[in-house]
Amino acid sequence: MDNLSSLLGICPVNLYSMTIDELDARLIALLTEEPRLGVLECSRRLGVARGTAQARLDRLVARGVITGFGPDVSPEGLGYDVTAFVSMEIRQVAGHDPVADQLAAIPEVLEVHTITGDSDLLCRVVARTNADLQRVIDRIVDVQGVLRTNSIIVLDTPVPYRVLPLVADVPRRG
Amino acid sequence: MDNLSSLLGICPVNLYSMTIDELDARLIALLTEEPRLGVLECSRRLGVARGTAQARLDRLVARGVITGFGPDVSPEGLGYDVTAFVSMEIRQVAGHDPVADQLAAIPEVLEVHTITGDSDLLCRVVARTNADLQRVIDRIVDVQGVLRTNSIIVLDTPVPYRVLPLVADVPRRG
DNA sequence: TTACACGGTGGACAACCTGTCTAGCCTGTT
DNA sequence: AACAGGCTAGACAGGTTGTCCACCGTGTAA
Repeated sequence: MDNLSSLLGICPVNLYSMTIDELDARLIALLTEEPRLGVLECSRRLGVARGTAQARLDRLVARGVITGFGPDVSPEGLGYDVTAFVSMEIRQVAGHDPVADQLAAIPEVLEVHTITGDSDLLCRVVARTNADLQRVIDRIVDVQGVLRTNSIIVLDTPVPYRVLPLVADVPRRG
Repeated sequence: MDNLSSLLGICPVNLYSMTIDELDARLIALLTEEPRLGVLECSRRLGVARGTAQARLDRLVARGVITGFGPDVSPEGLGYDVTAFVSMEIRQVAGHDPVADQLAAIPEVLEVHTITGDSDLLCRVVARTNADLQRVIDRIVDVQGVLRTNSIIVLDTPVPYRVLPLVADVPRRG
């Protein structure tokens, strides 16, 4: 395990061909469906020894496949029922980062990406109501370096964020 | 607690004014930063009784503020280094759902939204490489009812998805 | 005012899980 | 043939969980 760690330290990106096998996939799927499960229970359900389940889990975390086990907080659960994607053009001279930093200071801005295409930045924002969204967008427009914004409101989300199909798909290639 | 559950069953959306207090926020923040913490350790760090921490946590889950504790799987960790947003127009007669269902069958499609604006659907997709992205987009275009697509590639993500600022912001209003 | 529900505290219990270590076995590689 | 890496199986102490309990303060409603 020390070898693994040091190797990963030297070459943080790959080295292990970035694939997972079927057992890894089953482990992730199991934990995704029943997150409260302990390692021991996982090992029982997967039909392997506890040490194996533990080692697999540790390895997935070490490799960056699993980045954490944080609680999934739902904006809707907090009363933020409106989601929107806001794309924007920015003053190029200043670069992206100063703008991103200011956007990061707005709680309702959940993520910011720099993108290809007509716009420079795309961010996901939430708000309590459509009227509240106006307030959030105003804050974004006030950010130094933001020239123009374009908002797209999310009406419905037929497919909520998920990664499981990706996980289930990988072993067939590994 | 039975009362709470039944009331929530009847009125799943609100009733509790959808706000959290400072203790809830600190609990979520603590668990977000150190997910491996148990309830007992949380209670110690928050300076409250274990029963309190446990009750708060249960309530947050029951209210839908916390939707789960699933492992956070990183597409990058799986070798999917390219992220893109694909917006598309669809044949309106058929409605959104049949298209969304087919999109949901594509593992690389991580989420699908119906949106306002020129396009009808917006989805987030990942791929192993830009060339691989072409393959994924081809699959999307092949979906029955999809008329036109427009892809935006994510170059960088200065602000990765986060909800914590939202959580920290709420108590000031509750 | 008197009840009562609700949320918090502090303590207690058995059952369980975790971290850690051991030893042995198998397989692919050098 | 030797060796590293991964899996199994068993064992141990220590900590944690789930679940009780009694008690107390506060706000609401009769």
